[in-house]
Amino acid sequence: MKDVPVEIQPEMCKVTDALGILVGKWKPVILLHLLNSGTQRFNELKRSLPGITQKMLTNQLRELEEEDIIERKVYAQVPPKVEYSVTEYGRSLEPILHAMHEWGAKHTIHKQSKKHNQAEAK
Amino acid sequence: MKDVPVEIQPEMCKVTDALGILVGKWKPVILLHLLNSGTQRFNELKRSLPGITQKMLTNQLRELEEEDIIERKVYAQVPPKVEYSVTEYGRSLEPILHAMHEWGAKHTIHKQSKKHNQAEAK
DNA sequence: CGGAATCCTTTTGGATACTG
DNA sequence: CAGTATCCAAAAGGATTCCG
Repeated sequence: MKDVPVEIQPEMCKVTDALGILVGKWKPVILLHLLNSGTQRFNELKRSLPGITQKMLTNQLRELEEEDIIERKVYAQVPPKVEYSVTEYGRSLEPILHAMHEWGAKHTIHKQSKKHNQAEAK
Repeated sequence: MKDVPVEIQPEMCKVTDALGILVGKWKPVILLHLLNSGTQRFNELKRSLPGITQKMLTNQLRELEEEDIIERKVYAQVPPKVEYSVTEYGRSLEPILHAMHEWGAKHTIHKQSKKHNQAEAK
């Protein structure tokens, strides 16, 4: 049995793969929102995400769609109607999102206590 | 009881917080490597990560250090000796890394079957 | 040995205006 | 309504040189 090679690269890293899909200023937020609101139209999303521009919303949605994480359903109507929802495959990201959320909640505390200590030391 | 506000921003998102720490081309790879190799010197790390430049290695290490994820220990010697290791706090990221790795492994399959289907459809 | 400094290219993100 | 298209600023990443 051979040893695992010690030479590592980002391209071979499974963690990096997963990470790449979630990276983007609004992607986690969009995903979380879709996960607990179910299907949403473009402008519904936009209203729920104050501060996002159309361009960014479109952009992030497209990237998530390319990765098969969300589904885009276009209705042939005037005016147009487009619905977005998380695919079943997309739901497989939930454990990751959950782990991150858990960690993030504790992290907030950690950061606060660090700042507190630094303030004391000053 | 008031409803949870539907207005969301990246800055309020715990998931985004966690994500921010792991983001960086080499951060996950460095972290994983340190996690199962224990303490490593700068050049040991560099050798284990072919393709990385000193600048990037320094850069990513500094950012992880700032977040208190890794520890940097400098020995007052000539020639210099600097050791890096994961802090206990850093180890709290393991569930996230694990979830990502698990997902990444399956994702590879998913991508392959997608490409396969596309090749067929051509 | 373990960097810092500089310069450059690429990638992201933002503002704004226009359109089927 | 749900987008494009442009242009621009900021951030990330890369190559190279120099240093205590």
